[in-house]
Amino acid sequence: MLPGMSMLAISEVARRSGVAASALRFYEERGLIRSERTGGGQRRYPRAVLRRIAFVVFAQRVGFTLEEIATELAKLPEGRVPTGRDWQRLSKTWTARIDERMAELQRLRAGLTQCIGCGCLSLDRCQLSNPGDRAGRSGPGPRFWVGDRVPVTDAKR
Amino acid sequence: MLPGMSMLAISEVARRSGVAASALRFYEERGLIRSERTGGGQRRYPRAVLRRIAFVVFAQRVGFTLEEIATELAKLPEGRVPTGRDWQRLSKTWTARIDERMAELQRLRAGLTQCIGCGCLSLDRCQLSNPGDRAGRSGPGPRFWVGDRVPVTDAKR
DNA sequence: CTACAAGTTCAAGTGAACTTGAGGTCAAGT
DNA sequence: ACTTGACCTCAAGTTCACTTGAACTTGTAG
Repeated sequence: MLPGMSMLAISEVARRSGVAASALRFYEERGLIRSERTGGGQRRYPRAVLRRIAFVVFAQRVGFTLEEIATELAKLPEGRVPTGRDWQRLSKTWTARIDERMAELQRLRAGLTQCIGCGCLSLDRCQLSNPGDRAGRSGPGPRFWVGDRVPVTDAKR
Repeated sequence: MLPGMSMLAISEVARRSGVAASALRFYEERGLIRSERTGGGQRRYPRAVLRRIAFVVFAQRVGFTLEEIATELAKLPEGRVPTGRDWQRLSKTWTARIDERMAELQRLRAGLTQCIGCGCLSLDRCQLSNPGDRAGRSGPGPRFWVGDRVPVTDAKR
């Protein structure tokens, strides 16, 4: 049965990635990773899954949702093991998004010292708090999600 | 009409701040803002509440929880209206936090291009993906929360 | 004085990202 | 063969930051 064969059990993947086994099952359910199964139905992962998980963890730290990450990961080739170039292509998109996020933080930082610090801040006048994005999301759920935009509900009139 | 005419109703505060009235009530429940009441029990806010709300919104964009923000806001003087200097003192603390967050993003950015892009990333070896204790936290709830705190090394006096 | 928009409380729902628990199965060592 | 621990599924629970709805009260314009 060619044991060893570099297929990893879930606990091994959990140990190596630092992501809980329950989270790995959850990621699989959400289509972020995939696994093969033994005859008895247990998950076995190829070593390459570790890089995929690494990407998920990175992307989360940057502030994106699992859904967004899943969308990005779906761009990786289905049939074959992704190459360095495949990853590089993904990385480029995400580098741009990180830069955006950093730019926003810089705006916030400026606003904090110049705007709140000095006392001019009033939110209905200060542009810094209101970076011209689309109007507030509809539907339930948190609106000020870290990666989200400030809802601009017609604060001017 | 009456002497307290500079007090704002909740809908007015909502309109000016861009934060929903329900959220304002929620913030009050969590001790982030306060209000006075009319004889009939309706909320009336002093204009100064707008700056407080602005701070909450800013801080959330930076990625901190309401509880953390409440703790920070508790440092403002209770009895009097906070001065520019009071805000400036708070701003300093938070500027430092923003800088930390940006530094982390920079690390992630580097990791994305150098580490995932080139293929060396394996999570059990790469330090970039594991800034501290992330594999070891216990307890319920999401562990890799976006706004999750990086161990704060109180670099500034 | 009355109509009604705007306000109130309280309970329950929402969505994201998981975790926990129950109840059972699989695989590896002795 | 047996035992033990790792694994399975599925349902329900948890945290955060709110929103929504029901049922009721206030405040103000006409």
